[in-house]
Amino acid sequence: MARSLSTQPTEVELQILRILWASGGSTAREVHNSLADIEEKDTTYSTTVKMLSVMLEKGLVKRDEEVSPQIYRAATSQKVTQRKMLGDLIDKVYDGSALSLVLQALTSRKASQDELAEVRRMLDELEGQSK
Amino acid sequence: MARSLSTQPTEVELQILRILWASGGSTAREVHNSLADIEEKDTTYSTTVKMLSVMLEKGLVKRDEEVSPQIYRAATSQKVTQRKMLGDLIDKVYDGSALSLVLQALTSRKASQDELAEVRRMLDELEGQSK
DNA sequence: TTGACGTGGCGAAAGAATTCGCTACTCTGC
DNA sequence: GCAGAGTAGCGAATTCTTTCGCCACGTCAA
Repeated sequence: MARSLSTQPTEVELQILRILWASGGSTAREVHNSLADIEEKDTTYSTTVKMLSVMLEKGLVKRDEEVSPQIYRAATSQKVTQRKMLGDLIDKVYDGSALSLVLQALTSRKASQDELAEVRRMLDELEGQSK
Repeated sequence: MARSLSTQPTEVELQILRILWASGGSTAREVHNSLADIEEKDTTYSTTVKMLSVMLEKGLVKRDEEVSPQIYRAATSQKVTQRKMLGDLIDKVYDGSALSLVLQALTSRKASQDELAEVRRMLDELEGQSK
């Protein structure tokens, strides 16, 4: 449980989290179906349930025991998880430089005009604030 | 070996890659020392050597057998690896939206004025190109 | 009731990543 | 040549992730 603070979700765990973020909350069966659909994964229902229980132990997902003990929800919002993983990536492979990550993101995936404009808008806002 | 194409380097492998990127090439002993220094890791020299040999199998590192069989080098440049891992992150936790990643990177880590200016410069360039 | 069916769960197996113990090779100075 | 120090490497042990087999519970209809 304490490990969840230090450890990243694994590949499959992340897939499950994405399903839960999208749905807001699902039964084990629903998660399993989504996994089977979206991925070409061909795993057993048992496996999905087990993954969920492991994730429950780790604190990655949770259930409302009172109201709906069979509905699983992501324990942390997508935004928070993104922020954390992004931070880790920056530290681990960009030597802590958010700037170089941003530049690479902008250049490697061809951003649309709209997207560039959006980034520019955000820049304006940031500069305004910090002055 | 084929796995290196599909599989991400693991945590420790990444640390080793970073050391090799920084040094340009090192002996096993040097890698081990760096690992011990930079991280608070307390692993055996044996372990480091083994990691290197596993990474050699996976194709993550390489050696020039002729000239310097004991010097390990990263098989792919830092830039290429960054690009790949960034792409994976975008797909896996940002639902493929590079934009939202960029926005989050800019807001979560307080970027300096200089950095913002740099991003702006890059934007100008990109818009100029694609117009 | 009972007996299929849909659910969730536990414990152990399989697989991958990480660690270590032991051995062997290559120097250097005697 | 030979002891000692420093280096690399293999195979097995450990740990974590992922998978599965089998069981238990609830429910809905005959």
